[in-house]
Amino acid sequence: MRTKEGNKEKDILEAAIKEFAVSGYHKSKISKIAEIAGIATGSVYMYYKSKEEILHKIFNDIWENLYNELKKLTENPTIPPTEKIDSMIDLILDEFTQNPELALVIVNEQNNFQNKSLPNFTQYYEKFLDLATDVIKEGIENKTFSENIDLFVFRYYILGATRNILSHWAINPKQFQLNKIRQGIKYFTKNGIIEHK
Amino acid sequence: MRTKEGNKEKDILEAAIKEFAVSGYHKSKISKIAEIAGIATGSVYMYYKSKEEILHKIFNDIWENLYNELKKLTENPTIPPTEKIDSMIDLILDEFTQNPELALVIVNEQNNFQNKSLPNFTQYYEKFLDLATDVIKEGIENKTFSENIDLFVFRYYILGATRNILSHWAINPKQFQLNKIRQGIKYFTKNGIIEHK
DNA sequence: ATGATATTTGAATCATTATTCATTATTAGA
DNA sequence: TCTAATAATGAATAATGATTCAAATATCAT
Repeated sequence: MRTKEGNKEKDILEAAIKEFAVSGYHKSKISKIAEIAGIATGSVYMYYKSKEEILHKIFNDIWENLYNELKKLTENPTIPPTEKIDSMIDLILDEFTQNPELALVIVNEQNNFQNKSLPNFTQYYEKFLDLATDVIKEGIENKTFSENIDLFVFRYYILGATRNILSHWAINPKQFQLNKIRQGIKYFTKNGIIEHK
Repeated sequence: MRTKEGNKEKDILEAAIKEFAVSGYHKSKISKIAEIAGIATGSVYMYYKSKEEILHKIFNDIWENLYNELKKLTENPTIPPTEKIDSMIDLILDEFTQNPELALVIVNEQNNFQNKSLPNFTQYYEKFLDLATDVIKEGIENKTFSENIDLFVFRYYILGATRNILSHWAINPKQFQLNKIRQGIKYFTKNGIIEHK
């Protein structure tokens, strides 16, 4: 009996991230992804049912991971909410910045699929947002955060902001200093633009 | 000599916005757009060179308009920067919320095209951001805004945030109160999440 | 009313690509 | 060494849909 050599499932996923980042999901060809992965076109279908399943796996992996990390963090009652928010931003930045191509895929493709595909296409993403929202609630009860915060706005504001910045950074990672971006996002999220004396 | 009846160029554009919003650019068919516009498939090509040109026109129109509006606003030296920021947010919200389908198209498709297409695919978008950045500079010199603000981060933070919120609102406009969103965005932008005493 | 000119039509073309599948290669166990 | 089972291949299939174009239609000027 022949056995699978290497880790083609992973090779395909990494090749797909590269190709999706450069060409966008719809313009990416399975044959090109196979070529990058160093296998035959047909072999892709040994590991994934369809092109869309590959994309789904990419989303799922990253948000499942981020959700689990955030869960560990938020469950710790000794960390104050402000610090949790900082750590949450670090989590996202660490995850994406170690792989700019992945950042591009998430930013460019996710919206299109979370609306139009299966309902659970981005279930971990939503769970991640639920946890983040809980942190804000905790901070409001705490009086650390302003009670003026609208939870719906918050939920999509910070992540939309962060993702958009990352997408511009990812196009040309060397052009911008990541640390300044990191500080900038944290500062903005906490203080906004106004000078508070 | 036969003359053009009605305003098919506009009909096509509006039909395309509807179809792109529902199906996404890549899954939208020219034949369906023509059907919505009430014309024959081939007639689309009397008015637009290609499917991509239609999308380009959608982006260009909206950002050209927003750029011109923002220009009027920012050129007025009597308005303080804080108020300019509020008005800028109003501009964007007004433009997008009177047409949720347009909001969806912009949010879902723009990223993919500003990276991969002709360099001037979104020239007015960039000019719009330049003006917004000038307002921040003015406010920093003014001491109204904090000098900790990183201009690159700002440039993409606020707009990314706003666009992301709008995209979620646009999926189901009736579910959320627009005014709360408006207030929420303004509050966040200026104050962040922390309670400033 | 007629011709000239431009618009409109929609079926046919043509290219593109995701997916399939018959074939070949490989290896574990007997 | 041989067999059975699965992995891997890549050319063929089949569907899709953007774009073209020859024919039909409408309007204006004369």
